[in-house]
Amino acid sequence: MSKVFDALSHPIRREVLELLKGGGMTAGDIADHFPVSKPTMSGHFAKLKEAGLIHGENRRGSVVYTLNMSTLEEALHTFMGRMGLGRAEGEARPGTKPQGETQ
Amino acid sequence: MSKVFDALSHPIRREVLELLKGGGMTAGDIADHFPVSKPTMSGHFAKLKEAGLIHGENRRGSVVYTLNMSTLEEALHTFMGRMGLGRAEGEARPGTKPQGETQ
DNA sequence: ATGCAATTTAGGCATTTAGCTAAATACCTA
DNA sequence: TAGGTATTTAGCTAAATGCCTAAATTGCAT
Repeated sequence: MSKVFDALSHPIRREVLELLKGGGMTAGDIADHFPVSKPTMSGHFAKLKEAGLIHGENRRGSVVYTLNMSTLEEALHTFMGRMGLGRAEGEARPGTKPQGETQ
Repeated sequence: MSKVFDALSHPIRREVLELLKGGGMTAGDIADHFPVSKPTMSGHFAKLKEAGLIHGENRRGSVVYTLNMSTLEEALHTFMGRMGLGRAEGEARPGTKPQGETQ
């Protein structure tokens, strides 16, 4: 969960996720949307991958990144549940840890 | 928004927010829940304050921190809205959900 | 095998982070 | 006024971040 929030703490990385909502894109096409170098973008992709938020696949000399929405949903919903936010009352049962990764 | 996610990226800081769900607590009482020094905790409080997630008030020689839930809600809901996870007010209807629950 | 385009790795630099101990600054109370 | 408790600031180290340019890698097509 820490890695997800850490990945979300940079505006470029959040915008990458938004871009990928519309479907997979190559690293180069994503990078063209931002005013930083491609190596810098590669680092952002690595962080998003490490958090499990995107997934990269080699396709004809390019890498196509796709969004992994379930990781995002799981982290946000788990945390919101703990904070008593968002879902119905029966959701936020304290003591029920949805098994996972280091907090 | 970046500051909010950055604040949420450390487990101690997330737990501090959870603790404060139950009401205001002094810096010392909060610090006693964690295995790090008080100066280190002071740094975490500073980050949470900078993100607008908590607010500190001087009370008889102590500082009482209180949760600012609206900042948290606003950031999370804004981002979830952008990602198409937002769902407006009619969200909490049981039975309409596509299996996202943490059973 | 060569070359080209796309992407990542390497190395460098400035800044920030998370942690510590020790010291300074409140703030109450006697 | 002095003492004690609570909290923050100072000053440090080690590691991570975010950015860059230059070089290495990968994959496809000559």
